[in-house]
Amino acid sequence: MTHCHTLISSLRKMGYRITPQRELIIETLAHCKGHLTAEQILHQIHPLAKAVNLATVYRTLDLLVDKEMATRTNSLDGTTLYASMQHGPHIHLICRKCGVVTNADHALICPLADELKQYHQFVADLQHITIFGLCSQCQENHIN
Amino acid sequence: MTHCHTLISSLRKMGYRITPQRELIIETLAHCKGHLTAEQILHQIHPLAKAVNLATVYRTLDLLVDKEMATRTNSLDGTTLYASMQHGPHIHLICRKCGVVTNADHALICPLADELKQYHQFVADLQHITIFGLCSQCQENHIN
DNA sequence: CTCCTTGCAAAGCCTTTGCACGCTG
DNA sequence: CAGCGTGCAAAGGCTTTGCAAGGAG
Repeated sequence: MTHCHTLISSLRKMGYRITPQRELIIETLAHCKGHLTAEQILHQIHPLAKAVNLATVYRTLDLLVDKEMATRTNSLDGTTLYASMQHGPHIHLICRKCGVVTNADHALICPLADELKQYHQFVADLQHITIFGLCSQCQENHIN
Repeated sequence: MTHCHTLISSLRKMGYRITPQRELIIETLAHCKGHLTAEQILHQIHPLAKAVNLATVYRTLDLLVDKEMATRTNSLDGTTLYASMQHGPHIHLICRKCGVVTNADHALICPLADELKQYHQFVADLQHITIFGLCSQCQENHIN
């Protein structure tokens, strides 16, 4: 059973209706390795089914985020990015120059999370850490 | 010489004109410990000088961010926050429940930054790390 | 005296909302 | 069939932009 089917049946069990639109949106998000904007999701769907509305994409994404089946992040430039939860916790490395998003293993952040807990009584949201900086490409070109 | 005067004379040296508006905006940002939205800056200025326009605030903040005298962050809910660079690098801990922003010593993040550099060739922007999670208050109330 | 900055208002962008129709369960 | 979910269009925030007037250097 693929990940998107898990999500879909979870929703169904919760009493939500599974419409073709919701299926498409969930599939798109679940099959994408990285992060997508609402509009990118719409564009990926479009060739397959011309009849999905942006408002529906937003509404479905809201639902998924609410049910903790997806995450919502704000990128460098304020764009809102969505990702399915399937890949487990990880760190997003966003290049402030070219905007590329890389994922790093979340194990790297565990020591930090422990210290934040210990010294600041702060429980970090490990699912969802974003760090800005410069990717290797942009360092070489030092176009900054 | 206070921090905001340093900023102002730097700008002047770069050939930018120092207007009363720019002074007020820079002072407000430099004297604020935390992070402010463009509108909050406007409101803090307003009682003193009734004649500053929101557009001017945005333009000045753009300039400061461009000159690396301030940082721009996106908060939980997508609001854009600005902070002066004066306080040196630190970690922002933002509570996803109550929105409170705490600062943590950036030394905590150095090991992580080293690893990102080593394993991902990624130079993290230490000035500007944001981590979401739950503050101690909200954990107790576990209202989530 | 030049031309950078400002204020104002309008435009832009992304996201949300109201409403009637359609489709899921 | 009941009522949730959709499309459409309009409204809503926040931010940016064009333009003429004003002020810094």
